[in-house]
Amino acid sequence: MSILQTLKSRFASALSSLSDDTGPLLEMIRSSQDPKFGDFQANCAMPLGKRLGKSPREIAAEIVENLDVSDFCETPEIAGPGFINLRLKDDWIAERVSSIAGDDRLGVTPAAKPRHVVVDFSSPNVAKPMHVGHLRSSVIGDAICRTLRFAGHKVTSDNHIGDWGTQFGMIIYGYRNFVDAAAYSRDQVAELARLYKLVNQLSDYHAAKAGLPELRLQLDQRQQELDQLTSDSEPADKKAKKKLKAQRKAVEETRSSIESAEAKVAHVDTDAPLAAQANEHPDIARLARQETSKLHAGDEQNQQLWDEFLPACLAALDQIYSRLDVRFDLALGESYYNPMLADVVSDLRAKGLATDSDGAACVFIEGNNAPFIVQKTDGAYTYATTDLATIQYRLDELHADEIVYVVDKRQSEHFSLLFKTCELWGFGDVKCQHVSFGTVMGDDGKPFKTRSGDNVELGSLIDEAIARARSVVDENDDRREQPALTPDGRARVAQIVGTGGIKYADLHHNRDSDYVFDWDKMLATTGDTATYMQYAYARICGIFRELNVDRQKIASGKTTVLLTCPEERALALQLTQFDYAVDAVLADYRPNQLTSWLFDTAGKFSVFYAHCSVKKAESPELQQSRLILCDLMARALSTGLSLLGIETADVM
RNA sequence: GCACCUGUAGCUCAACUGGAUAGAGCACCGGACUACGAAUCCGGAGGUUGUAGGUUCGAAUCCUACCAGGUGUACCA
Repeated sequence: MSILQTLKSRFASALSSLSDDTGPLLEMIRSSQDPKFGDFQANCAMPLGKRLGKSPREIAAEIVENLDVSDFCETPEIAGPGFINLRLKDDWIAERVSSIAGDDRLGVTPAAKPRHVVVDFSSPNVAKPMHVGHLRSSVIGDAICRTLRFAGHKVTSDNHIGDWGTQFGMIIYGYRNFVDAAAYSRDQVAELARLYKLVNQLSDYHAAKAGLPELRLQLDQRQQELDQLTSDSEPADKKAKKKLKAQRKAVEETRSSIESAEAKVAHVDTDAPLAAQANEHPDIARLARQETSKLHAGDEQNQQLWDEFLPACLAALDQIYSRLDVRFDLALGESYYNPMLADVVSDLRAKGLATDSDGAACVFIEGNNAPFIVQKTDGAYTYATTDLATIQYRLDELHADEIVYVVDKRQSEHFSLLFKTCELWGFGDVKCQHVSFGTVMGDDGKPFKTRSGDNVELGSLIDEAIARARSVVDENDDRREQPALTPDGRARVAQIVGTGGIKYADLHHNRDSDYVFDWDKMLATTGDTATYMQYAYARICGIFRELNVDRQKIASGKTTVLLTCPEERALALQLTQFDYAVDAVLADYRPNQLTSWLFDTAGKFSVFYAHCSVKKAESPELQQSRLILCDLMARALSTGLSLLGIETADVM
């Protein structure tokens, strides 16, 4: 039983005479924020005071009177308004950490009721290079999978690849009209990506050009309305003020839409060959969409092209995943569900959930203005339809207990509609959760792009991370009297530090936050970074090398830990709480709970390292004890980091 | 217009979902290597948690209003 569970059960009996409903009160037992208040604190006396009409301190005294924790705690102290502070006995911590030192699961007991969780993440579109948004989904999703598995759950990681959407029509159209045969045979994926981008650009060009007159008209109109508002003397009441502000904003918005449309048009117009292509393909957007519907309708030629394009696109994705060490159990793309879509819609219609509106089949959910469109006017299905079919499949075929979607938070409305539709549809017994994450921003506060406005490709991002890591590795190793690494070793460390840095930078933020992408921060080797922990790990390995001790023997032998100073005690106590960190991650799928535990732990180790020499320990017993702590620490780091998909190296 | 989200140190972010004096890391200033690895450690400075009210023993967290910003909003995924 964990420390917290033990405490809770003791408090449950101490509280039973004071309250009928002890559950919420027991939730108020937690580890202390400040070590000077002890190791754990119970805050339940305060709310009880109100309820029982006594002073909270009196209640606290009664609780302490009833409480029997003397076997593992010092005498409880009552502080402030009625906090009960608990300090664990040193020998009890020593015993606890000794037992964890002999446990390869580091004190984490496997889930009592394992669930089958399908984790849906990454979900890139083929032929569109992956970017930092996919990085977040991939890294967070992978960490969730690893942590769930470690906790004893069954996990199916599924990459819901976008291989059936509108972009495929664009590629097909591009291939038919603009393919560069030499480039295509040289690098198929790169050429397809170029074609996608080209068709997209030309479509945008025509759309922007066509929309400009309307936009300019709108601007004039809005400007006039604004002038009218401002001429009506000073805005008298708040409402008028608000209206004025909204109007100003509307004018600004229209103006920036015009600017962006003009930029798109100018970009093509100033590029003669591009402009010529644009002129030759005035109806490109519609024709590209037509290719998509032909594909969906079973057109043989388009299907052939699809079959030809897909393998290379998937291989390109796999290459990235292998560099990131992200694995999927399934990669059923959207195309996989195509045969099921018609049935989904007809079933929804039969159940009266889907109705026609403006020619599209829609599910209307009470309280939401936007409909959930399951079939478009032209008969094509949408990603809503696919998502429904996917849930059905995961329930009927995979027998999932829970489905987790690691997707950008901007899609929260879609998922809210999806889950509600599902419930009405009769698939309410699976727990669906949208694990949302924020946007990666550039230093201008806008979504992270390259200077030319393109998404930053994931492959080049990884390259850059490893290259930067390499220069740090070189610099450090060159500074030594005798380099500790071979060139191959350096490359290996650079790979571990570089990719670890990228992942950690993402994971240590609260996933819901938008965060600013910054190379220097991402690959900083100081502070709250993967490197800090990887370095701590390498230092421990250094101790074992220095003393010529086999770590295997330490872990498998008799593990008796002595706590002789505050630094040892703090580290030992921290190491007994790995299970909380794992629980905290899984409670709401927040990997940053684990990163902060790891950082705290590594920090406590660094203090221990500075104060408590293993090599010069006062006695052989103490040296043995410290070796045990070091080994446990190393395993905590490597295990904890591995749950985040981050590797460690013995030498760096 | 409607809906949702955010506002915390100069910067980037935490805060165990209502607990004690709001914490880290960068950056800044000052210390510690004849070394179990300085990719480290120790110390300093830095805050009216957007503003104003309210709820209560107790508020960054809950409620109300305002201010500032973001996102989504019918056939892209």
